[in-house]
Amino acid sequence: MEDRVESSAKETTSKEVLEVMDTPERSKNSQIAVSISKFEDSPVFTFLNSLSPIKPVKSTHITQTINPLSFASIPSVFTSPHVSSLRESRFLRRHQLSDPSKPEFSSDDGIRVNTIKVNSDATKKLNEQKESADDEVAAETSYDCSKFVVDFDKDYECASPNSNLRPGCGLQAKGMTDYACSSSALVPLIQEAAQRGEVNMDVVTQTDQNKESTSCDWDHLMSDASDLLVFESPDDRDSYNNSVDPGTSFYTSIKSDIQSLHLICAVDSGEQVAGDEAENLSTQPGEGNEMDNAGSSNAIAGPSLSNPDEKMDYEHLGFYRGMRRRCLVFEMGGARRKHLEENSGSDSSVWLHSDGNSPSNDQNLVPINKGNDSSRCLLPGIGLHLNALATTPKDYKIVNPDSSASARLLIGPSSVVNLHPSTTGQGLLGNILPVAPSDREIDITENAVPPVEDACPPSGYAANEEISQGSPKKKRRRGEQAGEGEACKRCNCKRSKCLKLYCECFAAGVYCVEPCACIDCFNKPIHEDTVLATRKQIESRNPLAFAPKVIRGSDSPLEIGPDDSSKTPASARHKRGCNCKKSGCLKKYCECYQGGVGCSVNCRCEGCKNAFGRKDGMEAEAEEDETDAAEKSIPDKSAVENDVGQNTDSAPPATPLRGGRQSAQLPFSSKKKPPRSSFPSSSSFLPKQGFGKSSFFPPPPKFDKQFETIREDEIPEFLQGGSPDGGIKLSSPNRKRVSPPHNGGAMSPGLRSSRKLILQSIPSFPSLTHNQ
DNA sequence: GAGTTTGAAACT
DNA sequence: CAGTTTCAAACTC
Repeated sequence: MEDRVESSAKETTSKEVLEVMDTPERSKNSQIAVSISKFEDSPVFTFLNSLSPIKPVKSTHITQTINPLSFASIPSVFTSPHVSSLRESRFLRRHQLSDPSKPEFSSDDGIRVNTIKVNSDATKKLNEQKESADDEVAAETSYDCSKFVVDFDKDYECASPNSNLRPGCGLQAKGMTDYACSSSALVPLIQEAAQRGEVNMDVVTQTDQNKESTSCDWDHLMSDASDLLVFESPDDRDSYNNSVDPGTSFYTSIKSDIQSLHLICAVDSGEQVAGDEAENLSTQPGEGNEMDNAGSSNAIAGPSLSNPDEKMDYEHLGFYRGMRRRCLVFEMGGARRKHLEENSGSDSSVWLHSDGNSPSNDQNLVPINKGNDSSRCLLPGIGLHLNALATTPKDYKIVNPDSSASARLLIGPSSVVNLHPSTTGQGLLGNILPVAPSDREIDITENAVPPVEDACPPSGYAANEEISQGSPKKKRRRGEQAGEGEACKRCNCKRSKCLKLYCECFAAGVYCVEPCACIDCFNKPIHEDTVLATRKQIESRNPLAFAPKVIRGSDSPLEIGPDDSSKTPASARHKRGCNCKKSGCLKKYCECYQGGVGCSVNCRCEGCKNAFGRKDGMEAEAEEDETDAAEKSIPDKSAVENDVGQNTDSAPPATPLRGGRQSAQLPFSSKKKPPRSSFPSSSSFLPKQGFGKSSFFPPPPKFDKQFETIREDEIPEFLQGGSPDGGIKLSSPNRKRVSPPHNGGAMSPGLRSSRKLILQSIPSFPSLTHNQ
């Protein structure tokens, strides 16, 4: 074994050397893997390890933490192809490290060689661990840690000015070379220092210890983070940093360590720290915050959340994140990093990455998490598609991960839903809650997560759809029969190719499934590119196009009995409002009604008789309804009223719930309703936090849209039309509908509050991923 | 199951 | 931005 290991190590080194010589790009790629191993192998590490008992463990924890960081950086700005390649290569390399086949390398530097050996061993171990079916955290952590370290070194010490590399990828790539350079020099210095008992070593050791200490907490946090890693978006990173204190501290500690090392190296190599740092800053906007220590590194403050635009990005990122996760889980192979990278900058282009085109990549990504794809699966992306979430019926069936590809994916601009409920289940949600929320994250995600899955039957595969596409009607019925309970979305599109919002599946962010009766459907994993492109287009026109149509004000709406549901709280409303003229908002033609919410000021409906609540003006007058009343199976108002009072806070929107069809439940007459004028009566918004439960949206009256309702809390800011900033307009493309700040004052406050909540919730994201 | 109605989405 | 067309769901028979 040892021999073998050595040989492999040698090979690695040789490779490394070669790469170094090679073009920068290449070298970066190839080097990454090596660097990782080196780091651990490095004398410094060894020394530290000897000093601290923690060795192995440390690496583990660290890894997770690190990952996010390393990955996170990739902002669109850096999306250069190189970077992407690097990333991918990075993972691959890891695997490669273990590969003995590599040509041996003889290095002049004895130390280095030794290091390499060690690394190779470590790497092997790591690989083995990874291989083990059970995802052992330790294994991963160790692995990650190595990476992490390497990255930092690169950044601080070795980063070449030229590199546009993202923090994560680029660093790694560079790291190899840099590390090589520095390592030799570094080692001696360290040793000397150690002998001297100099501060640097202490610092390092301390940092390690700190890492471990923090790691515990961090582990939990970071476990989820692994998911983030996948995304590698800077945003994620930030979110983590912000949200997770432990992580941050950990990160900081690491940095400090690195920095200390760096300093040492710098002495030797005389590298330009400042320059490197500058690069880092440019490349890694987010990290700046974290880095407190070394003056050089710190400087840059990551993008502040305060910036609305950034927020948007974050959210998007979150979505991506979710998507990614989803891809990883379900589509393992399917998820494409490329998309992420490509899209990273963009809002959410990714619909689903179903295809296995870049399986390697995906897998590569996966490694971080380790074998537990399942775990990932568990964590649905934060970013579930709101619609999807809302829509998802309670009954969700669990989809087999395997079938995932086929299974529908819920993806929204905002979020992705995890198809795999099986593992994840609600548990995830529960987990999530505890997690510290980061501002950015959206509550929605949490809620959404579990349900996210496509209600649709797992069995159905997109591929199969075609086959199944019998007569649309039949299918439709089928769906109906299936029950509202199942509430899977099934479309019946004939001319839109399921690439327009006309298509419920598409609108919900899910692929069409077997039950769909659509014709010439392009909303399938096979046409992922097309779907994504189309989606982007639509989003470009209307950023909220895929956002949930209905927002719920209160938390626990779900709980309310169907009968109770009578009124929808003011907070729960259709975002854009309806435009009904003939249906009186008493039929499903009306989106408000369908969604089980009352009409609001935003609505431009005529003769509104919405059982869930009339348009403001209408309400008062309304009493009406006699006819309506008769028609509606209105539940007792009294009950409703009570609810209403509560509503502001907890009361759930009266939406009819999920469990059954609303129709049955139609709520009371508008009379009772409180003034819904304010959509945002936001008071209702409240912070609620408990998601989980409700998170599962009960099946709407029908499956679909109804359920699209989401609590406002859940909704990401950007989605909220009311965004204070006006960033995104609620408004539909036609501004008419949207009433931005209706109540000027009232709204904004409400929104704000909701926003805050949202932000807090954000943190939960990670946890989601964590689950398992 | 066929046909009609409806209103959102898309287009101009 | 308003008006018109297209589309698919909802509904009716």
